[in-house]
Amino acid sequence: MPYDDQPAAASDVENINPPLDECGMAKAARLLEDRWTMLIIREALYGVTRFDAMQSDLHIPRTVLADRLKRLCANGILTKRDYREPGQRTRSQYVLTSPGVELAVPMIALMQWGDKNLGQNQPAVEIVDRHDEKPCRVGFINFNGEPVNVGDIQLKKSG
Amino acid sequence: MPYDDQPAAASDVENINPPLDECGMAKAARLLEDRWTMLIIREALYGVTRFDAMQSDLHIPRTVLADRLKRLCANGILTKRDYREPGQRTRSQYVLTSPGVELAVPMIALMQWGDKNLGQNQPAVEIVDRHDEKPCRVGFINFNGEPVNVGDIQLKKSG
DNA sequence: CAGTATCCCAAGCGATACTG
DNA sequence: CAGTATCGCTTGGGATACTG
Repeated sequence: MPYDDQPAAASDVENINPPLDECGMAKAARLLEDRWTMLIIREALYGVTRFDAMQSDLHIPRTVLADRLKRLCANGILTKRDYREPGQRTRSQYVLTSPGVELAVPMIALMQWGDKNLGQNQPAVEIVDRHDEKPCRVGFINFNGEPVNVGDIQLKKSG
Repeated sequence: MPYDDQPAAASDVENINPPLDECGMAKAARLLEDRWTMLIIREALYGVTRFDAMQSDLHIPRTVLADRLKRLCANGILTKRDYREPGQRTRSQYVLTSPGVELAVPMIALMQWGDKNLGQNQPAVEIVDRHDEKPCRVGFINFNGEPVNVGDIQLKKSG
């Protein structure tokens, strides 16, 4: 693996010992803690909306896919809608809700992190600003809209 | 839940159907696909480094914690080191490697997303720039170092 | 195309107890 | 403090087959 394993700076942060159990990450973790959910969300971000398309992309058992789609709908990440193109029969599709779309931030961040740190693979997709088609990355942004390095961020107990 | 479930824009992205199986997210997903790993990483980001501290924070079975720490070390996210403060006995600690620290980007993104979208909870921790103590968020940044809205990003098949 | 109904198996989880 | 050794149990995963 293409990195050194030297310990790095951010662990000098003192143990702030916050109410660990129920921060948003804990809830998000519970939502994503299985083998397929993140990949289904990835499909949705890619613009795949149909059951069978997801099924054959992922090679996921139909029973499992049905179950996960239900969970994601129940949690407000996806909505199911039936639609009919003129002259066609009715089809179903799963589309991201507004919170679902915002999941692009952590998901793409994870993708970029994995591309960089988990085995050498060139990115399968490029992330661009749709206006100028120039590449984007995910990172920290301060209150002035300026980028901040990971090493410069700090976690503070709030309240 | 505090959001509408109206379908949102990003699903107009056409199905770009990339080599789905092995993007970085797929690998990251496999790394994180269990009930505890993300929470352990959260502990590490909080600055918790000792086995027993993690154990009692998370109420995780010792066997499981031991196993997950091994996996995270094997995957270059954590390193184990023994240290001894003057006059004390030897202790062990797990500290983030450089790739581990970079995981802060997706993990904090997930935390902020969860805080906002999964039940109403005020954030347990604040994320600040350590220089000015002003809050930061995670988001997309273009090649000029300017923020880009989620709705403006686009996934393009690369190569 | 979009699912549901079964059924079986393995992995993961968690409790308890023990060791260096 | 920092783990390992067992062990039972539950849950989730996956194959197969069927329905609207």
